[in-house]
Amino acid sequence: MSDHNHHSIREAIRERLAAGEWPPGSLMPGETALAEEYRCARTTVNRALQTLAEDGLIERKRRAGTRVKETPTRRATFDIPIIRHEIEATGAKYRPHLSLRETVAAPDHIAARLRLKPDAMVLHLQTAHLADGRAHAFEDRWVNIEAVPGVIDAPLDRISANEWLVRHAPYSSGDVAFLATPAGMREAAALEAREGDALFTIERTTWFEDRFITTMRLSYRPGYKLQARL
Amino acid sequence: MSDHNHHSIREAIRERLAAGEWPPGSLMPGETALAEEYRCARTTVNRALQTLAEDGLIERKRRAGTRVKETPTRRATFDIPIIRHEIEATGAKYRPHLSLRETVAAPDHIAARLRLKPDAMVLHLQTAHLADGRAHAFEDRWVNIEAVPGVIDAPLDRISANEWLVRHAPYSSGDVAFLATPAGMREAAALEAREGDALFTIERTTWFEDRFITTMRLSYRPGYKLQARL
DNA sequence: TTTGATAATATGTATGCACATATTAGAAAG
DNA sequence: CTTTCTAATATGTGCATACATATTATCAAA
Repeated sequence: MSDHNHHSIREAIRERLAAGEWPPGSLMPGETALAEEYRCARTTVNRALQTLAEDGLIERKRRAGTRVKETPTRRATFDIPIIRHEIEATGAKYRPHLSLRETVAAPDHIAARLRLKPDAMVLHLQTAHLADGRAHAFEDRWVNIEAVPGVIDAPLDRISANEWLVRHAPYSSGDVAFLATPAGMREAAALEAREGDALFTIERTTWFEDRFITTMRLSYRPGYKLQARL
Repeated sequence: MSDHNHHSIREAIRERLAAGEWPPGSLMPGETALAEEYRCARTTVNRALQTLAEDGLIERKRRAGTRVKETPTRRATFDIPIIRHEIEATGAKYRPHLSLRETVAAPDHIAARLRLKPDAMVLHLQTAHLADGRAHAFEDRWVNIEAVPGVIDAPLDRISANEWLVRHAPYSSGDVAFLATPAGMREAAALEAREGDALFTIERTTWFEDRFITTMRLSYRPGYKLQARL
């Protein structure tokens, strides 16, 4: 109780939340009150509460105060793996195999996803990510050339598009989706799977400010699991 | 540059990182230097850098300084959805349908996952989560009775096991895995899918301190996507 | 009654300062 | 040359304070 660092205070409050001391949806004591209770500065309580808010347990609004969330969302943080690392971590040798590289007018669904003007040119890439020569994942990617002109000359046969982009295209935000897809002809061939096999797939689109950079779909070989801690 | 709040400073530094001003793996200027450059207090830079570290872009060590990560990890945060909410958010009516409830000696793979002594009793539940009567997801769950004795008398036909556990069993941590699984006979029947269809699946195990509480596998109907922001 | 200005208030954030703590470099001892 | 101790240093954190900002409550004017 007199232990006053933001970690311990955060954990103390977390336990009180779990114990149901303040019912879901209700207002909990203000920063000043808690600061007094824990005999620390308001700054410290502020920090603790901000973290709890990031964790999704409480909601805070100026003037309105801090509320316990009706349903404590569980927020899981994933380190989206860089494939090369994932592979090298198992001791295998990584090699990207670029099977398609074309510059084309964006098809409708891609133009929509990247918010491109009609007929804008995009770079279309298909890459098999190999671990010791065996397929680990298959990537289908579209890059907005206008946003990253340099990509045209990138040595994508040696470095994966992902890594090249990470190094050369700053990005502000993006979104990801996880889903399961049945293997199509291409994926089946690339991943030594049968058509229709259940593949774990990540879709990802990134942009910088209001400029869309790239969208891609990455399907892992059958049996792959993405793991995280809660 | 003279704009000095931790957000703008964080973004400014993020851009400089993306631009490659400090090569990956190298040491970047210390807090004091940056504070001087941005004409703000070291505290403010500290905050900015801490966030960037949480985002996985840099690594910080006392005395050693702040280093640019060799490979910037992309960290995605997911709100693991409470199924009832997910369904109610679409305007549909949620109903859990408990199709199996048995108390049995834990099979080996479950005993291993929950670190149970051999022949410990577990509660085995299978639930279809329905949206307006149509299947949304299928859940296969095992609960460690010893850790949550009250679960025996829980009205699991009215409230989902998940919600009951959230309210009655505090838990300290857990792990999750995302994967794709082919629909088995049970899933196919419950989800109006065909056997072998690709299903997005979440596996989750939670524990409190050193006591394992529950492990479950949740398969969503075909076509489901879990979305997040980077 | 409705609208709009105004005050009150809880959280958000910047700052200067002090001190804690981890880590490293370098000096001293063996 | 190796080990051990010590000092230097970059980050980590707490605190008091001041002010910013969003939101709500209150009350007066139309």
